[in-house]
Amino acid sequence: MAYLTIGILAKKAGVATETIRYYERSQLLPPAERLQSGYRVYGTDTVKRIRFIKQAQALGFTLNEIMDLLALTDNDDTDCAAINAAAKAKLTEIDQKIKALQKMQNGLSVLAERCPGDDKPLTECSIINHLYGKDPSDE
Amino acid sequence: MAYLTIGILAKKAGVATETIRYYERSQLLPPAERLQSGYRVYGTDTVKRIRFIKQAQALGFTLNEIMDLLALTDNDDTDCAAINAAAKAKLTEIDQKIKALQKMQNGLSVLAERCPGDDKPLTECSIINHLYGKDPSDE
DNA sequence: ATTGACCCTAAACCTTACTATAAGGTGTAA
DNA sequence: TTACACCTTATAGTAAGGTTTAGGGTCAAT
Repeated sequence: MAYLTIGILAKKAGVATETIRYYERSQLLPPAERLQSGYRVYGTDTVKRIRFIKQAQALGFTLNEIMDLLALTDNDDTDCAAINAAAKAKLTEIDQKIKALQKMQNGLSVLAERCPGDDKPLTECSIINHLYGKDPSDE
Repeated sequence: MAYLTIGILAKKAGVATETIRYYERSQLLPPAERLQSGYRVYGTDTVKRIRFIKQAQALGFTLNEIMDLLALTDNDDTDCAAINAAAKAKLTEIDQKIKALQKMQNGLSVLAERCPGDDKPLTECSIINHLYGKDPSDE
């Protein structure tokens, strides 16, 4: 197996060197082997591990969740069930985020449609009037 | 106009007192008038201003953006155009976020569907195999 | 031997929107 | 006057995922 310095590894994996050190501090990567100089050395398997992290991030997992996923994949007894459960939980979460954003989208586009026109004063602007809207609990 | 202490204002506006002080520090609210004791006092218009902030947040605006919106509404020369532009920019942004989440959703649900079954080993799990996937630039 | 690219550490800093803490002063009702 | 709730300030902490800085050591080539 070829050995890599942190800079080479960073290039292969598509991240910054400080990110790799950060991942080590955060326990996403095991403590690297060291040369006598103190330089970190890595095997090519570390490229895969970093890509795992990046792919999982792209799917919406946080680093903490990725740590759990990595712990699962490091465990020989793990089967698909645990991974599937994590995927489903994340799908639910993504769905909720999308719904929240769609509510905002709806609210804002309704207001924008009602806005009377570009050169009208703000007192007639539906957006501003909504933002300054009254609270029902206000007697 | 009735005068309010920070605690009463907080209740009327539905936020915590520290939040109001924080908004003052952050220039979302002007420096409050003070009693001889140093206590802050507010007019009821401040309730409206805080509600403006909260409504705008609910529509997805950040506090920085809200500061800009407030500056616009504080300016007598502002017309609907500026507000509409802000609304459109925010709609675009929300749209992009939704699309990003939908990509994640898609990616993850495709993988989950392909997962062979709960008690299969991880070596057959499509999710894990995807996360460990190779990079094309890896020769 | 020196240059320049690379590596090391610890610690601080970044963004967002607050929340919490410590240590103390004020206002009011019984 | 003694509670007690309320107010003040400055400072630090939170989550998340890094990035930057300061101050220094190493490696390879010339």
